[in-house]
Amino acid sequence: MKKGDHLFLVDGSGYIFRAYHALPPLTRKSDGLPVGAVSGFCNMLWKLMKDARNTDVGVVPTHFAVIFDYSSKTFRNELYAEYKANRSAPPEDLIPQFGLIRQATRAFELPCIEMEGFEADDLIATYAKLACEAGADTTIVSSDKDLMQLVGPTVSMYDPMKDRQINIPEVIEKWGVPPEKMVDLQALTGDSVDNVPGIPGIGPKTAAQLLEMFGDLDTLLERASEIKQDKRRETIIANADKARISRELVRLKNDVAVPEPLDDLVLHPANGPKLIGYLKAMEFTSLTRRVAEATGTEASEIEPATITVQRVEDAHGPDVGAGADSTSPSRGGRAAGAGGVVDDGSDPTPALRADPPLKGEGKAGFTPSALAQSRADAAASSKIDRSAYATIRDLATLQAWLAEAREAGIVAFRTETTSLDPMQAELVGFSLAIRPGRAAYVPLSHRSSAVDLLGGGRAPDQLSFDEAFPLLAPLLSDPSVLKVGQSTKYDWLLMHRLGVDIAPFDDTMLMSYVADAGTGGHGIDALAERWLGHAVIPFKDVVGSGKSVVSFDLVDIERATTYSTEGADLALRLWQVLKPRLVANSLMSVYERLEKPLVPVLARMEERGVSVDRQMLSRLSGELAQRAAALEDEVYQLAGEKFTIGSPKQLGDILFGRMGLPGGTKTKSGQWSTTAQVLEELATEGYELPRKIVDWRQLTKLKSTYTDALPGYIHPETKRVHTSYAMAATSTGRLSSNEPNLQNIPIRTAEGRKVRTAFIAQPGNKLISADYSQIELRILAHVADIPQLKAAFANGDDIHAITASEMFGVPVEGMPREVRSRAKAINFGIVYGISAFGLANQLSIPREEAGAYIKRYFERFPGIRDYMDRTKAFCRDTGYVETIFGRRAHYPEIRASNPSIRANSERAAINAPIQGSAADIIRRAMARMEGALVEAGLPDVRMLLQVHDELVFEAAAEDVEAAMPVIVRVMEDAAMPAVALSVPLKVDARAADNWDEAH
DNA sequence: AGGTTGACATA
DNA sequence: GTATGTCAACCTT
Repeated sequence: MKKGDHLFLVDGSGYIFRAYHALPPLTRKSDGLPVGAVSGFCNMLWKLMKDARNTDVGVVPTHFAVIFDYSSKTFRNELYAEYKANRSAPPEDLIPQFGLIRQATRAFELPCIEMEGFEADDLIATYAKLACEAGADTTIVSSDKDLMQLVGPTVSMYDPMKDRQINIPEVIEKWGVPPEKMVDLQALTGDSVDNVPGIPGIGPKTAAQLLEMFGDLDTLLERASEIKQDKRRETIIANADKARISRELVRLKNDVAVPEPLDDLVLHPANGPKLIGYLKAMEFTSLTRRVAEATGTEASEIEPATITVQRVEDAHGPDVGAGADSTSPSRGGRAAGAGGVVDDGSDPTPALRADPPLKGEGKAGFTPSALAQSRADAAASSKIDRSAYATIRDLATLQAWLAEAREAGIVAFRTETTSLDPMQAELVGFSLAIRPGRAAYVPLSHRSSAVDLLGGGRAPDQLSFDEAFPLLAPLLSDPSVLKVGQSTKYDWLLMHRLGVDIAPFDDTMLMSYVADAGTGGHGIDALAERWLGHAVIPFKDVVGSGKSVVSFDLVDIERATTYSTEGADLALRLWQVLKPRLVANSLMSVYERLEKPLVPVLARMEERGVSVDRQMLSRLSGELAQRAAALEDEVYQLAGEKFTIGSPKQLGDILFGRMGLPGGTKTKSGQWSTTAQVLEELATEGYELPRKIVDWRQLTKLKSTYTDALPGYIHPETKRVHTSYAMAATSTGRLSSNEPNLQNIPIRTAEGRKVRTAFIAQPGNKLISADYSQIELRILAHVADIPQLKAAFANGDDIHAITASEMFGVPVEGMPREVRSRAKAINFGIVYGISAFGLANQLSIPREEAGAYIKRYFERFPGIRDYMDRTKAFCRDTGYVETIFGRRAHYPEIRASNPSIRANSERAAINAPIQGSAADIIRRAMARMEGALVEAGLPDVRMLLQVHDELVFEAAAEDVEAAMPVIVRVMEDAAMPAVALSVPLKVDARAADNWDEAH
């Protein structure tokens, strides 16, 4: 090898992993052999061998080798036994590809180099050094940071997936240090993937800063006592040895006795027939064709080569380690919050719900708070013994447990099913817990798992659904037995589908939500951790994750017993803790009136679903695709190059970097901001491209989120879309909707509204949409007691116009649109806990001007400023704010010393009582709606959707006229009698064939 | 494959 | 300035 030669070293092992995850999965047509990474690898090699000049490398290789890791054990394990100890097994469909890629390398007639005891990186380092000594240049084909230490004047790296060369400046840009300091930097930061320890708490940013200050690692460790930050200084001194070991682990060995001499790596012309034989065997048709053309070979005359597919256990690949570490998906949501008193109607709490004293708990001398405290203490200190759980496999035992539950009057109930979606789920088994530690699982339809080659056979020794359910059902609806559950809506809906309504019940997720909204999650995992100091078995540990997930009926019964009974046991214990907390904080009425009644109501709404016109969405999708494609061309034209328009990073670089457009601002991660607001401004200044991007984004957003995704949610049997409402997800008391989210269906633009027209009524029916008008401003007028606003609402005046008139002294008659819309923005701002910064942003005016508006507003409506000050003070004192119905929302960070965090909490605390009161009102309306419709002789009018201030119904055309006034009345009167609002509520209702026209 | 970010849909 | 959920791109396992 000589000066002017150019050596390419491909990091084969690194490429395999990256290609596997970055490229779409691909399987060989004839037999389904996974070959995605192999295909990417072959295309990359061919490109580099034939066409490297036209890549970002820009030079032609003279020497070429592909380097692999030999096995997981290397000399580094001698240095540090834990090195790469936490590696987990490669994915199953990647394993056969390791061998295929080595075969591919040979088919390309390229040296395929690996060596026991060394990593590919060490061999690469050695060859790069040898080439350098011979005066030649080297390109390392990899983007692995571990190789960046090798970059220098004659050595560069090349990322083939991004077609990007990495030289000294790129390393500095990415890591803040030049390549020769990469070893020191990695020694400081460590590497969690390879289990290199580093120094805890030091990341790349800090490491670069330290190296900038001290020059190198040795100096840093020597003079560590000079570091100013106390904590940092101490950890560095304490972990100096770890850093030194880490340095040895990350430093690559460049004097390995390599198996092939450098000169043997010389690149030969491709052996067309051999390569084509391999490619044909892999069924890579387009690459076969390209290779045939380039090498002048007649592909049809060549037989496919024989390919050996390695068996899994033979695979060389990175180590097969252990360690599933996962968190459980919790059915509950998360929230924030705190309360008051609702008192109206009859008390729905039966006497049995009274909290009976537990064994050993004195009957006298307990105040509610003391009881709550003693329960919490007891729960936290009692142990959870998984070995005590039982599996029920025969009818006599089941009957005995059911009798015991009846006797106790309370039972925790939990279902296990085949799906997280209650509309798709099939019951697999259920658990009962009668008192802490006394719990059992009843398997019903477990199948023997994959060990059985026939698969899917019924597991032995379990009751059948037909045997067990007739015994279970009466218990679930037994009025004298309280059923305790976690996220009961799921179980309620599931059981409703099977023909039983669960009643009475308590829901620990909702109890926690009412007691502690704002202080953390309300899933069983979070609650068990918080109240019982217990870590639940993660759901993932039971059913697996990713590709290896199995349906719950394939989980073996012993494992299922442990998992499921623990869930029921925990729910029961949580109930014992949370129930007295609600009582102690006067939150029972919030729970009983605003949460529990909604469980069956929402379950029925979810079960009903809504009709969506698949054809209409499909047509719209095609239209959007065409228009987006046209825009794409124009964008490339204007930009002068092709790029991924959907990548804000690439877009920002083109707009503000290469094209040098003015007015760029950075996001908090340092990228150019390309929000619609920024692009709109550029468009106003006459640039063409930003406008196109905004349009393109709108079209692709509509396409991907709505026209393309929604049809996938159409239930195969009902042919309707069934959303799911999260009851404990928000800090304010609002619901949220997911899978799909039907609370954000477009409405603002003409294009978007077309999506809305696809939500339709069944033939012969209409959709009725009823929504509260200005409900949040009305609540603000009430709680802040603002005479002008209350009068305006009482008179039915235009509230934004009145506001503008008060503020600017302009008469309402003939008021310019612009003036009114400014007042409207201010009104919204007030509800959101206004800041001059935010209002300025919204109106695109200077902050000073926005500040002046706010000042004027407070002068005209001093009650609002009083209300805001009172609310903040209350929250600072108590840690929470409350709605007019006593629901609490906790904002502990309102006491933060960081002014920005504190200000954020203050705005949230101002908004929560308003948003939350509105949420409470519509909850009350929903709880009463079905009864009111039945009473009005309209039992077939179905409530389908809730969108915060709107309810959507479906009704037979002939019922519409009668239904609308009932709906409107229930909604307008929803606050009464618990709260007599000093402002009327107004509801507008309309009916039509689709949601767009009804709204 | 999971997690994060930026963008954007709604009230 | 409030409250959400979803998607594509991107980074790292």
